[in-house]
Amino acid sequence: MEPKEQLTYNFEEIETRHQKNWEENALFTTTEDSDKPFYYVLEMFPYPSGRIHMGHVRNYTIGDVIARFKKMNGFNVLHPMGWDAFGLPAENAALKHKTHPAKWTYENIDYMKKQLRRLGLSYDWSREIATCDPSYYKWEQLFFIKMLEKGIVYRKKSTVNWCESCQTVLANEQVEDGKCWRCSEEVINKELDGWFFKITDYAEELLSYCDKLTNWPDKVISMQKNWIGKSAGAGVVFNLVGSEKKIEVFTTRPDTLYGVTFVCLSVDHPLVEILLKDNPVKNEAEEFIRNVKLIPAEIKFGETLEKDGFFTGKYVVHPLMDVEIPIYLANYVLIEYGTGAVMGVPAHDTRDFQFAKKYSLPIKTVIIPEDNSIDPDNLADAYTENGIMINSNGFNGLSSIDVKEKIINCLEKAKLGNKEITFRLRDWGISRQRFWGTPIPIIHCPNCGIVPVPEKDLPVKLPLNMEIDEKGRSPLHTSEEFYKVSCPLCNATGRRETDTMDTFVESSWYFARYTCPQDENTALAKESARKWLPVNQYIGGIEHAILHLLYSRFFTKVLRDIGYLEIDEPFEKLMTQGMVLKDGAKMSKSKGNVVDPDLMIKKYGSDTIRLFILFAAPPERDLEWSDHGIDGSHRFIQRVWRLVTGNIEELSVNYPEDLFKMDILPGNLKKIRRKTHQTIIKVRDDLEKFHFNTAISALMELVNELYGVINTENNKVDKAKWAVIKEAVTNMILLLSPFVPHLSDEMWLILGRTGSVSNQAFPVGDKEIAREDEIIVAIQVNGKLRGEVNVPAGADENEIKTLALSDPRIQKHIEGKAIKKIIFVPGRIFNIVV
RNA sequence: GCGAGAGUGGCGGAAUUGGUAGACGCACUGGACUUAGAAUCCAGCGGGGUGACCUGUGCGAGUUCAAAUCUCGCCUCUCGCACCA
Repeated sequence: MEPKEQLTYNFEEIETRHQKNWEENALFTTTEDSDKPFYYVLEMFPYPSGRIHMGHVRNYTIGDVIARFKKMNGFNVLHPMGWDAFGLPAENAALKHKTHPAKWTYENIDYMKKQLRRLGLSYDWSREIATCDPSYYKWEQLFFIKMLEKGIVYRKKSTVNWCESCQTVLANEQVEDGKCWRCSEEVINKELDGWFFKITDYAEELLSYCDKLTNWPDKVISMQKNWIGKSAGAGVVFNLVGSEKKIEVFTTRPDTLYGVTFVCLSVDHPLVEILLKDNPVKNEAEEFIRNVKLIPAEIKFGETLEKDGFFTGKYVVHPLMDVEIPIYLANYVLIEYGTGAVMGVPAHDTRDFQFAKKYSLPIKTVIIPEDNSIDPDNLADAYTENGIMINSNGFNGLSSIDVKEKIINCLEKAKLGNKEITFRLRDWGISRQRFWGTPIPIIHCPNCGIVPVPEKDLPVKLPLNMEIDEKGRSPLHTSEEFYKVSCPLCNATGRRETDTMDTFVESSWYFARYTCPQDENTALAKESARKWLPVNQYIGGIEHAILHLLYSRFFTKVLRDIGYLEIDEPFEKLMTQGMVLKDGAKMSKSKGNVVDPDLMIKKYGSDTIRLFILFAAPPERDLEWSDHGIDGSHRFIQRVWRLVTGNIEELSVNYPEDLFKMDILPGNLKKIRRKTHQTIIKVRDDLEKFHFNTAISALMELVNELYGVINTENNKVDKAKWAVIKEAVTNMILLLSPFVPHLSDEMWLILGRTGSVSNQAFPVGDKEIAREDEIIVAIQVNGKLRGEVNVPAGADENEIKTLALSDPRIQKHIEGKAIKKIIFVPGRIFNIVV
């Protein structure tokens, strides 16, 4: 390009000026009185941890592109932002800095909000919410009470991590190698009363609706389905020898019933105490139980737990055979799942096989594969497939699949079992012995028992005048000022519930509150909810694929059933974005590979970061941060900037349309127009599919072609040429605007237009202009590329055949061989098989 | 361990879903411009071979005229696992 006096690209000045302009004109403030179709796009709100990290930048940039794209397509777009403000880190920080969690949290919110604004994200800030605000959690407390009335909330015991020396409950995160993270004392399990949400009541619906979530990624759906874990099988009763008592087990493999050689109980099973009464092995058994109970939750449910067992000396009777079967205690049987007891079939279950080998228990094969490929008397490993029954009384020779039903029938006749469906999903324990969370609105009265706080007394506010103690314990448990209250029913002195709710509760309904964030009369205004919900597009990290999304789905159904919402599912479409990595690993302080968005904004500006993060990888994949890569994005932006500012004179002229009609243009300009419209079509299409990286590379190609024509055609007064370039540049600015909104708005002004590009319509390409009139068809011989021919777009097989057979390269490869077959894929491949 | 993904040049990635592998960008190399550097512009760039060609999408088989894409069997990495959010 010719050297010419140009405006410098001062991104800091340009970006802050346009941000100010958008805000002053309330460009992204959304109201409900609009004739346009409604569209709700939401990104998962952040925890106010202190500063924005690159994962946030990525998440919010993706959402912003969609919000801006939809707005330009004529939608009334709701695009809100808020703060998931309760949680453990605030308590830790408060402890460290001797301050109140609220102070720390709100300071973080202030700072992070500035950072988000500086990124030029098109949020409607008038709808901002923070979940730690009483005006938010008040409604959550009300939901809790309504759920209690409905029987969706109940109380039961559960096991927590407990540190004896700190006298406090620990989160899994606070347990390091089975030890307390503060004092390194061994962590033990402790039983505690707590509140539970009956998510299992919704298991069937949560599962069946998975199939209606057709715009969710398959991987998330299958993770959710597996998490809910429906399995059909049988409940089987084993009567205790010499006792009225019985052990009930659940099995998905009733067909293996004749292969049972032992039964295992969880150490928490209620029968254990009875079995051990006056038992000679009582002491050893109790030692075993103590050891199992010491296994911290993180190891018990995960990692490689070494299978361990203990023989009780007691037996049960097989329900369909006259055989006595030994009862073991086992560390791998969980009281939380099924009945807390399992039947051991070593021949057909891998875990049972290991267990039987370890304790020299018999291994009885009852199913063999049809091809007889295993030796039933000497198994090398458990055979877990279906097959043909053996050693099973009247069922021998039948298929194991058919036998399931038949054995259940036998059990039903004998009144020793029945068909059963179980779920892996457990009820959601929401009690936390923490300070910085939503107080549970309950009063424990010595006379009346459990009494909900009356609605008029809500919210139960979290006191701002107390501090977390040096062991990290919640002051609510010890503060009379907080817990000493009189019972609303009988006026007796009661004790306020001092536990708070799991922070997942707040994030399970925030998306709905954005539709009426300031409403003081109700949690959710019906009319607003009806207009906006469900969220049309939800975007967030894949790490939330199960818990947050499942809880939100559950909560939506609960809110429907207690009369607040009219929808069944919260999120119509879901996009899960990958992580931002540096040097192949997740960014973390401990690894020292953190890239600070603030520094990047200072060095390159927001548009460059946005562009790079969208260009460097498709959104659902992990993104490798590259300091060189971001230079490339910055270079592209400047290249675009020079393209406009360096040719401002020519681009400011208004060219009449008949100057650049396709049929009068020379080939090179025709090519530019064609490319322009192909790019419009491609970018629009890619945006619909979230293929931001390829949309951007298409725009790069267009810019490269424009430079090509400007550099090679030196005739500065060629009006047709500049008319074509102006069409391309104008569309380019519009197409770029969702990605780099500040740059686009600035170039729009430079070209003499007014207002923000975000108020313009997104371009629609002309298919006629975009159509290629000549195409290249690859010629293959036996599937190998041997040449190519240039043909008019509509060329038929015969034309291509003539050209192909006359090509000397092709002739060389088919010479002296008979043509067996010709495969022709129009517009692509012409394959000669010889 | 269980569940779910991913694997393509030196690097990030593309490939119309079975049809010319490597678009676009980074890095690198050469050239132009410049007193010099920066910036910019132009060209080259999977590996082997002077060449025609051969070879190549984690590994090993298979289906097909044709496989990065489909099937089977492995390997490696990442995420989630219920009190981190």
